[in-house]
Amino acid sequence: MKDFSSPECQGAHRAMRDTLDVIGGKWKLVILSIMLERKWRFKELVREIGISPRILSKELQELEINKLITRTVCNTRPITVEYEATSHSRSLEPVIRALREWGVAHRQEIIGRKENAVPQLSN
Amino acid sequence: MKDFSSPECQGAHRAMRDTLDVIGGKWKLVILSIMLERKWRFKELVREIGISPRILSKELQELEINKLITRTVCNTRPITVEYEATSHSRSLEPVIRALREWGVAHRQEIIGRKENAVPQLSN
DNA sequence: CTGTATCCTCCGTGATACTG
DNA sequence: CAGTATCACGGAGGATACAG
Repeated sequence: MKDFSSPECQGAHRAMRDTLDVIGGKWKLVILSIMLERKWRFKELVREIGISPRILSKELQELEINKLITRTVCNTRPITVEYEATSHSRSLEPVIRALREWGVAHRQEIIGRKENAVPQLSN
Repeated sequence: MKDFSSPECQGAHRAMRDTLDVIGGKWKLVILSIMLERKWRFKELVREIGISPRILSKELQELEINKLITRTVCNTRPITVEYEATSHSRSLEPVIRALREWGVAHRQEIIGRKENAVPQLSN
């Protein structure tokens, strides 16, 4: 349990920490980013993002717990599942769009137009 | 080196990945968030954030490499160092503010007003 | 197709002590 | 004060196979 009475939680960054607890990590914003586009099926996400099924499953569960996506099982053969953004996650849409645009701007800021030559953007 | 020709980098989320490579992780946005307020000294940040010196040092170096903060050594005895946000990082200010506000809103969305009772916000 | 189980690796993080 | 060195650890993330 987070200790809300601890000194570091009294400052202006408590809310930021809360946010990062929910949408932080390597994948959540990437998932939400493309999830805002349309409905997706599990395997579509695996392929589109390039993520392992295990990790994706875990991430989706956590997003669903926080009411950022919905999971809908369809009556098909075989069973298919649709994941979709909620209105709550759509409240993040301007932020996500801004973060994407900033990524593009940063690439210009740091490297000029020299694509594919940025140590800071390496994996 | 990131493989920009790989399939998962052709989609709409490449820019988001780039952004997360720079300001992702556990600390960067928290640091930038309070860094936008004013100048800070090293130890001030350690205390304010509740982060170990080693980690803070590493984070600050990475932020400086990406031109998000400046590091200024002052001619004092003993030496002091001031860290300050750059204009480049100030371009993130609206986003950071939005993320903070979203953290507050999310707390309400998920838990109502029941403070200190959120499994999803635990450490 | 939609996941879960299992195993494993490595990086991020922390504590502490220490140097300049 | 501003860091760095060293040691240690847990957990996030990945690969693969498999189950329903």
